[in-house]
Amino acid sequence: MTGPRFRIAPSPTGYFHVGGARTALFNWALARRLGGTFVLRIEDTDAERNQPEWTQGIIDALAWIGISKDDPHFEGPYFQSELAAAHVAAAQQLFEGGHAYYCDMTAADVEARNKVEGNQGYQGWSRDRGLGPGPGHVLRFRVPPGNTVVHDLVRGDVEFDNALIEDFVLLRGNGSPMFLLANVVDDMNMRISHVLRAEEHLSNTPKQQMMWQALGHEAPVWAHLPLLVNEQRKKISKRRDKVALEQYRDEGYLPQAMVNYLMTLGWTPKGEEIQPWAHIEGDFLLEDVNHSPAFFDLKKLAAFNGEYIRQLTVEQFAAACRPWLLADDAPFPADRFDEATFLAMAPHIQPRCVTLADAAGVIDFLFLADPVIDEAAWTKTFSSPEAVAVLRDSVHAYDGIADWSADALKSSLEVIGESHGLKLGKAQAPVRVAVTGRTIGPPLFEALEVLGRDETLRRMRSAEAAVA
RNA sequence: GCCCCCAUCGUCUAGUGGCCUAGGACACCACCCUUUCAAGGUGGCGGCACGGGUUCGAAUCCCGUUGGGGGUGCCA
Repeated sequence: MTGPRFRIAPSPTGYFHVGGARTALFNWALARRLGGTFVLRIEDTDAERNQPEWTQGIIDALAWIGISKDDPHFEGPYFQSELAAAHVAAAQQLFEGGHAYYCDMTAADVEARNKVEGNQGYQGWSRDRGLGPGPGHVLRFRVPPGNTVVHDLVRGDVEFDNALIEDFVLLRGNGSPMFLLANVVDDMNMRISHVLRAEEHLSNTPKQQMMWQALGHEAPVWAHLPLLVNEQRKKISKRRDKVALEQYRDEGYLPQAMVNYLMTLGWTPKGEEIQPWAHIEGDFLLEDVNHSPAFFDLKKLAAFNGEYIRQLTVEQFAAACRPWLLADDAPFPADRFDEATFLAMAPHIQPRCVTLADAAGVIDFLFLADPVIDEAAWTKTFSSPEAVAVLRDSVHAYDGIADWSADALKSSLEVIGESHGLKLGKAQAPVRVAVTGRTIGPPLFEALEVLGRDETLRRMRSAEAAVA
């Protein structure tokens, strides 16, 4: 695959961050449209943290949002910890070229010296001491005089004064490479042409750009994406916020909804917000990306998800709900679940779901031996004598009804309601509570039809006995 | 402290000097529809942070202020 090369470099932390997912999506849209490559690099210089299951988790999360490792545009995964030799070699090259120097001061030494001299940061103390490598010696980059201009595709040119950038560490005292170096070397060796990442990296970009130049290469195209923030306007983090993509997947969010929503954070498709991926991929332009941080709004995500759920065919919807319907923590035992019954009710529950996980709670009464009674609803509903009378009359009427269909059941109850001066909206309440246990739920008569005569009457009689 | 970024309804955004008495979406409110709850329909509320310029004309350009965020590690 020729063309531009993009990359994402998640760290193996055990979950995939939604912010990382958005960055991945932006990279993916461009890589595919431009006929380029999307490189996945698991980034951690510490091999111990590259747990195989975490890597698989990242690959699964990417696949969920449509970034498949089987796609010809996909390359990787690579493991940064396996590339350490190249990092050290690059550091050596930098040292030999005079772009880096060794220093024997520890962090504590620097701090102590700063205290005495009233300075801040590393002051380039070992720049001209001519030290060589040795135990405890760190390799520092020799920041050249002048300015560094970062050409950023979303923000334009950003200028930094090199004098304000301290000689940063490339190799630790134990000889291991630092992240900033490893990152540059890997991007270079993997011939990455475009680096799209979150804005938090912008401040460190001049350091990386100087390394690219010192190593004799032209820096890649940079593009820093607006941060994703919480209601406090701080960047979303695992500690405070729900950031694991896997969690949204497990809670019944549709990947199409998540993808579409994520893409609208910092960018808007032409026309309507709700757009299929093909359209997004064809339209996405870095130049159109916003500059300001975006609030990750669960409510809007929920709205997108509801919208995408409604777009599903009934069969797709039913199939998509299955895992939650048959889960161990479903509100009814899996062996009582019946596919045909669910399918019959599916059109009615589909517009009532914000997530796929919601479905089980809407139709639980169909698959439970006895409905779960909402005490407050029960008490309130049967506190009225008319309600009790309606229940009694409808038991009688339903017992003898010839045609057990939603329409017939409805007409019958309408007549009973009128005889007690009640409109259908009020008259259906006692039957609903008796059969489903709640005052709210899917359309009642359709549910009764599906539940069947015997079970419906059994529940109604049981309720009648209880309120008598 | 220093450096960098950002600033349009509560939120995500459209807007690139006249089409803006600022458009859409989510949320919220009201009404309609209705078998409860949803969904759907209609309508409403609500914003260019502030102060200076530039210009015939500024949400749009410039400067400053204020506010918010990020970075500044022998973390990634």
